[in-house]
Amino acid sequence: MPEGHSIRRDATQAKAALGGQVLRASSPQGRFAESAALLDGLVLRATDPHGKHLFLDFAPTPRSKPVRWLHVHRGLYGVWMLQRHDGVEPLPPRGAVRLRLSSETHTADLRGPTACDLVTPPEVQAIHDRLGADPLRPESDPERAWERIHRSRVGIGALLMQQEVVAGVGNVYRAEVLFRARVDPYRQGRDLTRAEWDGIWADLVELMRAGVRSGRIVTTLPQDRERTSGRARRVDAHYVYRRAGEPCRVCGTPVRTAVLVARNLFWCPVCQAH
DNA sequence: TCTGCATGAAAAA
DNA sequence: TTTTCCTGCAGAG
Repeated sequence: MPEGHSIRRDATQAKAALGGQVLRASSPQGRFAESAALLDGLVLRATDPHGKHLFLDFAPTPRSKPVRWLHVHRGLYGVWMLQRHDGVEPLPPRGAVRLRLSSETHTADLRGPTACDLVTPPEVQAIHDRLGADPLRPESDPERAWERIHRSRVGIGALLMQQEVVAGVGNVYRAEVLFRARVDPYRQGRDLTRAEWDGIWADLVELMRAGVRSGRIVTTLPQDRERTSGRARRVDAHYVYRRAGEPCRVCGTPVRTAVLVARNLFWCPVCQAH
């Protein structure tokens, strides 16, 4: 599920599997063929995730092609498929593979991304500048987001989805962090207290770091995970996300849902009364 | 096995 | 406001 934590994992895995080696690049699907040809033979120097955007920094080789950045945004469906083949031929592409990057040992296939472009350093910078504070970037400053939020008449549930305000939060983290803070998603940004925002930010940092470690979004506290008695070992990972009509894990009130900014919002009308 | 919905965001209309 | 990426998965059967 590509919220910010997933992209950070992509960055780490791509660097580990492909970094520092001369890569082969191709576009089995064809739509990225020209650009892939420009990447072919370059070395992946670094990966840099910011919010839901991933930047891959390719160094020139002695054959002197210009330095290039690859910009990837997975969007809703996009996914990296990584295989290790250790010198043996990699398995053929499955599905519509926009970009295949191979080292001697690993192959990464990118399918279904919203964005996969070669960009110049100024273009990379423009995207960084446009994005808001990312809870997963150590240098991120929640003050910047607060400046936007505390004078906005837009609801906090909508503000959290704006990547220029907070980068990397998606629909799951939005719903869950507001539940954990007991804040009504429709409350205007300017009606949030500073303490509430600080709490939400700190919680995002904690939740998303946990997401990076585990690869999934789990926001429930152990005491709120009680399920029926028996087996059904499905972990109750969320308080409200995708639980419309089901009882709130804390107060039992049916979870409500509504469309907000073209996304399904979920909240408990009692726990998040204001 | 089939169907419909889902984490996002840019471009088109 | 609608379309586009066109995958993964849960739930139905």
